[in-house]
Amino acid sequence: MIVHMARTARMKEAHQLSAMMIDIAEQSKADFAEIAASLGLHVILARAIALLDTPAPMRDLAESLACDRSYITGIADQLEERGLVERIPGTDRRVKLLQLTDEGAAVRDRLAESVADRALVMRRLTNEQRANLKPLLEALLKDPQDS
Amino acid sequence: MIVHMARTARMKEAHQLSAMMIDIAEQSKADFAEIAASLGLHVILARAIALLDTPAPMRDLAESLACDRSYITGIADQLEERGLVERIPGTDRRVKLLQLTDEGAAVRDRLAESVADRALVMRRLTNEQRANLKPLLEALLKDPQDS
DNA sequence: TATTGTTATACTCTATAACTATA
DNA sequence: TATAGTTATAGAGTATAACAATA
Repeated sequence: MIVHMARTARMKEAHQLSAMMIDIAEQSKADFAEIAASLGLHVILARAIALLDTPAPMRDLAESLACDRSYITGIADQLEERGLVERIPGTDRRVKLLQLTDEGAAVRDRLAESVADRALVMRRLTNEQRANLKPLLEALLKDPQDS
Repeated sequence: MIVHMARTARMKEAHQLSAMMIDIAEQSKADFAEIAASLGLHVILARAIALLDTPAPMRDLAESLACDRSYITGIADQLEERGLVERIPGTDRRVKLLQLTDEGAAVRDRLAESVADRALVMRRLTNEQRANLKPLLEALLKDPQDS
């Protein structure tokens, strides 16, 4: 009986903590979507811009955004239409690099500033709480040899 | 100059912590998707089952799953086809309640057990670390009068 | 032969609108 | 008149497959 209660408590704790982590992440993503929208961008475009600190092959962007190369073509098209990126040739002539224009770089900077201003972790935690949180998140992300 | 560096450090910290939270949540969702798949279920169906601890009107499920009532019809159809839920009439005769069958309740229990066994928070954190994490997550989820 | 980016197309998930039966 | 669930349809987001250019 006691054993069963312990198992139930464990199930409850697992569910509760996981659900909280997911809720917080969803909220963070919603905040980011709002920030992107305030700059006239969809999330995927804003994410692409945030990744283009330095010019990158479209294939690399596909990997970073975890989507297909064919989908990056459309993303690059939209960003180029808005004058936020340029396609520049790579040394390997199959490759095209995406490079932020000046306007694109300005958008990237505004994105980063807005995230810093509005991120939940900044608004709702003290410096000390953030310092406590970080190693816990690192432990959760550590990729051990576990199953 | 120092001011600018502080701003940059803050932007970096905001981005880093937010990205970690999102990564962890994505991983947790992927784990849940795997568990669901091992029971032959898509995520949305598994989530519905997990919510049906007690019979609930389809409208309530729509709210809990944050989707439209029309979409719940399809979810209920699939669960019913698999013999995991039954539609039972409510006292208000417009309402149909979804109730887990015995097999559905067994699936619900297996889901909860698998989550407890495999959740990142359980596998990668000690009891003490979980105890430290919880109040931080609560602070992040607290809904204050902030903008 | 393998890889990059492109194009055309198809698929998945979910919402909207119109409907019925109740209330 | 308003609400619960259903149906048919439409849209957003993304992938797959075939292709041209280059390696």
